[in-house]
Amino acid sequence: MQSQFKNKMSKAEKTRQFIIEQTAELFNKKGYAGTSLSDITSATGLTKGSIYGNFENKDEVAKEVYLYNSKRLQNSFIGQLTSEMSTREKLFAIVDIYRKTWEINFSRGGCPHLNTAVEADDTMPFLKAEVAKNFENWANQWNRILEKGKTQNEIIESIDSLKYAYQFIALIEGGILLSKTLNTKVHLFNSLERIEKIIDNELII
Amino acid sequence: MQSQFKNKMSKAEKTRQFIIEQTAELFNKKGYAGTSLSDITSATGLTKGSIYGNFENKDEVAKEVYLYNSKRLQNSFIGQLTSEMSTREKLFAIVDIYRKTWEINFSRGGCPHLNTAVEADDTMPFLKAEVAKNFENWANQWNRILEKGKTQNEIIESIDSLKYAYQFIALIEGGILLSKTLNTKVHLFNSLERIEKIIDNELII
DNA sequence: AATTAAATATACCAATTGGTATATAATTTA
DNA sequence: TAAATTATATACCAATTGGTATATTTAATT
Repeated sequence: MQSQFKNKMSKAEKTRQFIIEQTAELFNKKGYAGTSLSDITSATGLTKGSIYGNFENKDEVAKEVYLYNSKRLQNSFIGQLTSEMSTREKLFAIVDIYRKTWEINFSRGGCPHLNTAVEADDTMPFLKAEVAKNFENWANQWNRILEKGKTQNEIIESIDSLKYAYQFIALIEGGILLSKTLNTKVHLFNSLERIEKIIDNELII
Repeated sequence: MQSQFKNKMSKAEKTRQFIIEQTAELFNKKGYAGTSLSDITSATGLTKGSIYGNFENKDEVAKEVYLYNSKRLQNSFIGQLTSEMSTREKLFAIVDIYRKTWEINFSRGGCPHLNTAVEADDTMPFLKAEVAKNFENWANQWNRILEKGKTQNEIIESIDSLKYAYQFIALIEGGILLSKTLNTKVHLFNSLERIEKIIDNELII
């Protein structure tokens, strides 16, 4: 993400990207209400003029930062699933990504979906809508894998894929919440184990 | 909560309580960074002088509001469990409380533990510590019921009660998150169903 | 009822908030 | 390389922030 296509970018595009990258962790940790414009200027070394030359207002920065953060998460999945894998292998690979990325996600302030959803919920409808979209996409990704698994006779036909998808997401987000608050990865890992158990006991033929 | 012992309270104690009650929903919805002192004064009809006469600073209001909100949740459990109930009945009764209280909790801004944990995590250590305590207490409550169930030969001896407790909490908090963000109770209810399934399939003798 | 003590309101404070108009500097384009 | 364009910095703005000293009102005690 950081510097791909940077050569093709105009100065403004680069600066825009730079601002987003430099404030992404800040927003994820301190929240949108908690991150001030002076936080942004001191994190980037730029001035207000430059920020407002590249973004309409603070809300636009917030939105782009959230989109950037959620893209970052998505990117950690790229290349992890190959078409040769069985459905079970795919599902377990996904679960394992959360184990592998815990440390880095933890140090960057935790899951941006969780953080943004909670803060935006009653105060920033435009952001809430973005998170909602991402949760739905996320559920659809689980769903697609399961549905494909059905056609390949690897997943039990009668199960409600989407219902399982949302249970998995709930377990992951709840696990992240507990692990961040109680400062130990065991709760997230505990949730992930549960997901694996469900997969083996209820989904796989 | 609202007016018990109000007669025994001094004027200051009443005002303190009044401020907490009037701003509880506000803080839960807008967050601690998002709720300003003028929000507090206009919600209460009081002046800054009165607020600062009863609280040391905004942080103390925030902390007391969180304690009040979490007490409110606890209160919805009072009287729901009786000693005549079987362990299974107790567990199912708890799960059902989340169904029954969804509407009211939803309209008040969602779960204060979830909201506070997410915001306080990287910014307000004194609040984070309070939430951590509450999560642990919550897990211990599940744990106690399960452990007692073991002694009564209702729960399988070999299971790790606390591990199940944290899975249940993860499912509930994750479900609340999804339901709030996607504006439908089905996700929370979906998580609650999962908890019931786990109870019947893995815990009950 | 008068005095004392406690609670609340008023009026202020410096610092910070998000945001803008304009000047200056740096890139592109011709 | 000069002109046109774009990007960034400076200096400002009114409004709001959390907080305080002091005056005033209200309640408790004698």
